[in-house]
Amino acid sequence: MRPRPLKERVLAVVALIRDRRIATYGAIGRYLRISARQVAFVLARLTVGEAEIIPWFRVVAAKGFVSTTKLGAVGRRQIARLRQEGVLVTGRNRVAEFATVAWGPGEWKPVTER
DNA sequence: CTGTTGACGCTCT
DNA sequence: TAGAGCGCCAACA
Repeated sequence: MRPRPLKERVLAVVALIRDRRIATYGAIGRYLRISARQVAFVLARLTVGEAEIIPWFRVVAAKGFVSTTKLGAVGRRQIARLRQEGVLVTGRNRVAEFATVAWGPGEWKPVTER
């Protein structure tokens, strides 16, 4: 067992999300056996350096809504990054075709098999 | 030690 | 469609 910091484990999983795909806070939380709030809390405290190497923008709320939009600049940055890699975001801040681009169960195939 | 605070999610009105 | 209420639990003052 490796009692690594919660932050470290969350970032490791977020880093697994492939290009043009997204994941929800809840899905990541269930994978790590923590609540969705904890995932959100970690991402909310990312440093500038971490934000550059971690695809935090591929993490959205349940149903595919971009929940950072209420934060103004951060929300616009997330939508911009998503669109840059071809993920369509509608005017209601929702990821189009959410069901098909969402990272689903069984797709977590990290290199760290064990 | 206690209380507050959330990039959330689900259920019930 | 919108809102309220609650669970969640690490981090922080």
